[in-house]
Amino acid sequence: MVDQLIQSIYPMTQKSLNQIVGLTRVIEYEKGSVFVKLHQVDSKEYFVLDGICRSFLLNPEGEKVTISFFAENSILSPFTTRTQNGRSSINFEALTAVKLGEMDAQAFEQLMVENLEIREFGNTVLRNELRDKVEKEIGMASLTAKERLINFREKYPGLENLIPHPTISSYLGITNISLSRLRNKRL
Amino acid sequence: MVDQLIQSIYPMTQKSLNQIVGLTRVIEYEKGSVFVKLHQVDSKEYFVLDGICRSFLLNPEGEKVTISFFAENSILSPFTTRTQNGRSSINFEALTAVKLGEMDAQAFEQLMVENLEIREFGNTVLRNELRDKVEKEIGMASLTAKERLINFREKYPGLENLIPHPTISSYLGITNISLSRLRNKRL
DNA sequence: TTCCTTTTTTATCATTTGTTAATGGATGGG
DNA sequence: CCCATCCATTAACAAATGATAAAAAAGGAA
Repeated sequence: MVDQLIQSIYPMTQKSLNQIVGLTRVIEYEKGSVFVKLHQVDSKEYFVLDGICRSFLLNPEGEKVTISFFAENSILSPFTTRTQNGRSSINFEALTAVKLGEMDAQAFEQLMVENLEIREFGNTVLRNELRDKVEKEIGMASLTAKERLINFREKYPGLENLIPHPTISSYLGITNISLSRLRNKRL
Repeated sequence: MVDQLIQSIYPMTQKSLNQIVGLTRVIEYEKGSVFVKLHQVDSKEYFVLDGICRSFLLNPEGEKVTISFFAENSILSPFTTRTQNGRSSINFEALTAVKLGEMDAQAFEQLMVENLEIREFGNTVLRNELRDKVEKEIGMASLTAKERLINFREKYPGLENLIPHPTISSYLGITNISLSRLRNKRL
């Protein structure tokens, strides 16, 4: 499972692949579980093998704001980008029951140092993470809520009927009432 | 100049510092110059030593949308995160006359592989890049335009009176007319 | 300076989005 | 099963933002 996910992101030799797979173990979390918590110690990289996750933070009013979704066969934000002094700077939650691949982040960084293919893989993950953010950024800065909803539907087909709408509306930057209104218009 | 900028981000030994500085050369661009262009070849890392830059992309209407600002003594988005197959996935523009430190990205990556301090420095730059984006992301998703303007003023003091307002309004996700209205209210 | 261009502000009106509240439906725990 | 809670929708009104146009201000070049 992990093999195919990695190969779909950055094809590499079986030898390199085995080095990564050798570090991973599969673990499951139930729906609703927050498996990486803000300000808590975390030291892993995560592959989403099955199910859907999100990252979120609390706004000044204490409401959860969805930052990103992670569908099946994707990789969570790399450790180094979401961790400061070993503590997480964001929350990750299982929106459905999920099956994750876990891997020690330090061991993986060592692989990146030693192995050019793995380094390229890691950099590709980083690039994708940034690309997604810039994509969302330009959408938030220049599209209407209606257009952002259309983009969301294209990017995460079916998700709209799978998870609570406040989870989606906070991602889109609107209230759940506005989302409900948009849903009842022809887009 | 480059020394102090690097030390302010991640303090390191003089020896490591010299390795980085040895790769850099100072170059100047005039106001308005787009020194990294979308889809064009680019292979460098950039330090902003003097002046102000922005990254931008065009929206579907062909208007420039500001993605990020880079003030004096900051580092542009790392090469690996803004480049796909050697081609830039974003534009960078000098908003004022600027003095940049340039450095070959591949040579720097090699330093990261060999030198733990430099690797930590590079990862810190990556983390900061992501942190800024998540910070902006949550703001766009949960703050009013007024609050975003307040945040912008705190983060980039004086910039409001230095660069054209459409540059700022596209960053805030509003029209320049809305920005003008907000400016005439007591915030 | 004066002229010209660009930028910023202001005004008016339409549209979108937010707020509050009420309703009905779904879900999960006891 | 009943109850409490959360979720989704709808309504009515308020507030924020956008679109268009025009006026005022600022900046540059001759």
